[in-house]
Amino acid sequence: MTKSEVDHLEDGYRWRKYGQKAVKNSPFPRSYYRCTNSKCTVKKRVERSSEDPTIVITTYEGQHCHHTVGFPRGGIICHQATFSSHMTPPMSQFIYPGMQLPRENPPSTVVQSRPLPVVARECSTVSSTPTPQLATDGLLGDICG
DNA sequence: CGTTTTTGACCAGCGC
DNA sequence: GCGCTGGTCAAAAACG
Repeated sequence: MTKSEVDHLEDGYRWRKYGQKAVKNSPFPRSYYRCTNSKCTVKKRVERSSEDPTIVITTYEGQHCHHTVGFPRGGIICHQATFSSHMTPPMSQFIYPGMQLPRENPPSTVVQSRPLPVVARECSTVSSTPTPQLATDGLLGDICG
């Protein structure tokens, strides 16, 4: 879950919108994105919260078979397919540190020259990989550590 | 000209 | 079987 006023969040990957539908749960339309990478068929569902219009619920489906697309930090993001399984109501706790929301700020200062690596801190238990900690320790150790 | 966004239509699963 | 909802495809438009 991320807090932002824009649907197109810069998480280090290149996404291409392929659909948009209006859901009942939220008065806002839900957007469907897909990774533009060669064979990487990771999908992303961007839905806006019904309570806080400034919060967008980004649900990742699948895992990237590649790293970020030339990210300044060159970090890897650990996405879980079951990310929303343990989603809790108090969403404010999931706001990434440093990611401030330009609510009333003028558009001129909204430029986020510091994309701040949106590294998921849930890089611990992946039902697919036996020992994700060890397998990605080399990479995660640089950003998570 | 190529890539991406926008938008309507189609299809599948579920409940009645 | 029909209607509703959710997910995806495809054509056209916009932009560099």
